[in-house]
Amino acid sequence: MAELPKRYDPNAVEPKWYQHWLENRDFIADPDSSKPPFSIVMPPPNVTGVLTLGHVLNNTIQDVLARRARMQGFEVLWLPGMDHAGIGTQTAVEKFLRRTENKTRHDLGREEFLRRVLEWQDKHGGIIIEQLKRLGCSCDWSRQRYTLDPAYAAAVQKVFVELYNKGLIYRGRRMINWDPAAQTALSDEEVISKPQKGYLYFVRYEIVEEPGRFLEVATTRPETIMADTAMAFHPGDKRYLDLLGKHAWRPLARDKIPIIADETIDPEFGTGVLKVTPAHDALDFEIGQRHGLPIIDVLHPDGRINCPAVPELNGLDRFKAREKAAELLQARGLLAKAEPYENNVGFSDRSDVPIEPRISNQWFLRYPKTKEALAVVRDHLIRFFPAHWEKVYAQWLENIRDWCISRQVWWGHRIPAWYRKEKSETRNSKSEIYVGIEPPPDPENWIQDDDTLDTWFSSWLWAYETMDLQTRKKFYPTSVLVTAADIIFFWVARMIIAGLEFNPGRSSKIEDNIPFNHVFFTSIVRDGQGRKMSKSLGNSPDPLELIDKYGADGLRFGLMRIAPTGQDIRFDEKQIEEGRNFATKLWNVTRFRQMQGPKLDGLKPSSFEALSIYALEVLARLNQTIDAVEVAYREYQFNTVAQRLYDFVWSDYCDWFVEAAKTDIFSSDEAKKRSALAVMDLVLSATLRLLHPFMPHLTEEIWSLLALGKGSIQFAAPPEKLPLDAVPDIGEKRRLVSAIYETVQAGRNLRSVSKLPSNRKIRFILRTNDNSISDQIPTLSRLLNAEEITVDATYEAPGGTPVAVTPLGEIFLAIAATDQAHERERLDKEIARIEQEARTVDAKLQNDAFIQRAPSAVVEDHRRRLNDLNGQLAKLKQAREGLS
RNA sequence: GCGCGAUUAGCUCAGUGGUAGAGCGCUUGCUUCACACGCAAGAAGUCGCAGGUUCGAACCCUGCAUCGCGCACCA
Repeated sequence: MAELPKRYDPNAVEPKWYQHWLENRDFIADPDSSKPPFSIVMPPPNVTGVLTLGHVLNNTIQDVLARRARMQGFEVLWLPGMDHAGIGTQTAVEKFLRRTENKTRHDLGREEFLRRVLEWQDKHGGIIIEQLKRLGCSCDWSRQRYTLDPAYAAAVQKVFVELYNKGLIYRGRRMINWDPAAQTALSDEEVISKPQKGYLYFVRYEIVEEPGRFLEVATTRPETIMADTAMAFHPGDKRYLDLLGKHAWRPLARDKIPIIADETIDPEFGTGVLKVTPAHDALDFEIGQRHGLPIIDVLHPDGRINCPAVPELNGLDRFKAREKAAELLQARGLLAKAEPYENNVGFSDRSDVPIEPRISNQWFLRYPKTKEALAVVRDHLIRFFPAHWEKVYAQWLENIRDWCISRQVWWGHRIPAWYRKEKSETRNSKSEIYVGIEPPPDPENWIQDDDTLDTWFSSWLWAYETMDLQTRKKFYPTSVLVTAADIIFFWVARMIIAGLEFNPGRSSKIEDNIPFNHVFFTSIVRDGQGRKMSKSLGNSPDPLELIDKYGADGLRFGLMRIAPTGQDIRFDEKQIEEGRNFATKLWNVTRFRQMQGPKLDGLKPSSFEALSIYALEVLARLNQTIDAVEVAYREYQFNTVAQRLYDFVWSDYCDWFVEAAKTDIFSSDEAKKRSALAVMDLVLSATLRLLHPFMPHLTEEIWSLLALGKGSIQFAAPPEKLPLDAVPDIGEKRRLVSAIYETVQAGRNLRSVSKLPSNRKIRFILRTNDNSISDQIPTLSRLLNAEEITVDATYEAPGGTPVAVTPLGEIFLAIAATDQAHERERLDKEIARIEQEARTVDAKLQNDAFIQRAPSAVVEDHRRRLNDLNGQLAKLKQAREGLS
């Protein structure tokens, strides 16, 4: 067997295996399989998106789950795909057009524009899919879906028509969130509020009926004064009661407007008077409706002022107009004052500009099945991990409002609605509407709605419209959804509603129609300062560069090890480096095994009792690791799984077992040697299988190099716990091992405090009555790098010999302490430390309440501990006396 | 205003009632025959604050503080 290189080269190994798996069709899901199903649908990334660390985390988790399920004997479907991202993609293309051709989409027209988007998509689309493959994702690529696939698009239309016919989708003229940059309506969820510094302007409105008397009103938006159609105060506000029914002069676009009273006004705010602007504020709109006020819209869709009556403002951008309006008022003596003010303003999630509340004709969905959606999560038909998201979910559903689903963009699913052509060419909500999957029979008399549907209106069908009927029968509901919590409303909640409303399951039972059984909410990856990763901050490392540097497995493992459940991750490249280092460690310990010859026949439980105590110890710890990993998986605690495996491999196996086993491996006793190597094979085989979901490429490479299994590790069953309880005296043996390991650490410490370099062979003396230890002296020597260890039950150390008390007895360094004062100090410290602890334990044991109330095992523990400490103390004090 | 998280070593974080832990960083020693992407040893923490429950609290309860997130308000 050729010797392996010192360094593992992931960039050579990883693509090789990925290609191999693809060629073997290992990721293809078979709906006819007799194996039990396990399925995940991938949250579809944007078609023109590129891989971010968030994607890496999210998809690694999905891959871990998919690969583990495959090993456990499930038929696995991990269904990948992409999202057309209506507004996002369209905005990108529009930007590009403006830059390169200085044209808008309207210059090109709908048909040509869509052609350009497709061009853009061909050029930039699907990159992320290749990147996911480089990460090692075991998706069934033969089933890759896209939200604009013809079949998928047809399903979206069908759902629209169905909901329309049920009366759940309607068209209405309502107050919506308008994004002046993207120039489209948005849903409430797409608006995020941010504190914004500005001014609170106090404007004077003269009373029509009482010239010279003014009504002062506080507003942040003087640029909308021209749209005021009333002044309002709280009906209980005595200050203004006498003005009720009178009128005020609107100071810009001067006109008479009524003074009214409305319960919703807060007398405490500002002057207690509100200027009512029904066209540009949601609350004002409601007040306007109640009082039958007219609606005056003074804004263009792009946010510029539309008010020819005030030429100074007309055509100005809304923020410029705000300043200008204040100036105008000031000049006319109508601005009492302007105070600096901070308030929350709704911003468009996508464009990052303040949204504009606006009256508009849009399509809305009245959510069906909200009670049922609440119930399935409350009753744990669907379980959330971590569970506290249940509350957030419930809060949203309980306060749910109709969903504005129409978008004034062209890229997306066009709304299947037509309006009868009218002489006036103007449409309103009362126009005759035709809604259907097919165009109306007399298309020449109808005009189709220009708008498209909110992208999420297609995503909410993703859990099942991505599957054909046969696939759905086997794999729906999906096992688990892995997603970031920031789309819990956008996507998770709506998918649940869709599942309950459209019943895509194999029966009408609720549990067959929910879209998934579990939802795991991943962490959000932040930078070292806790900021969200973003392109504009430039704080988002390129995962592909990280893969080049550390390997996909290193990146995966490093990230998974620091991803706590329910908390954000602070990203640090160091952690990825550790992942890479771990891969190298595993590689090297494999190399060591490979240098000792080929794989040996497996161990039988019946031969366990012949194993070395060190072998039994490492196998016992393997058992514990298997248990801990299983428990952690059950709660989706991937960081715990990764950490346990890391500790087991590095500490239990490499640092302790392998080093201890070298005594046998390098000995001339062929039986001992074979036994140690067989244990290594067993442990490596189990460890690789446990690690495979996290580090698929490396584990497959080693699996094949060491010929540990017949086929691919991908389908090897997870390791099972070994029946060690049947081994005679297992407890005794393990106690001996930990005593030996403790002695080793104590001896190494003596060496170190005595300033002896770790490569120098030195002599130790072990004072003990225990004769059985002599078998273990060679290993003890090796671990201590000792020239010789003398066991002497009656050893009398010369004064100043460095000593440590261990469970095996006392270990002495066979040299005179180079610095007696130093040695004295060391012993004094040690004695003081132990005395302190002994006092604490003793105090507890003196406490009657403790003796009576604490569990007897705990009390026993304390007694033993005190005994132990006193024993150590006596020995240390004896050594200390020799020094004085 | 309501709700949800968090607060433990210099940093990032484990730790759910019984002796405070890991990795990184730091200090020291080591190219010893798997690995310097390594080995060994070490220093370092009144577990945010104040009460309470308990024989016993980092852990359970109450309040507070600070940071973060969501919802509502946002004239």
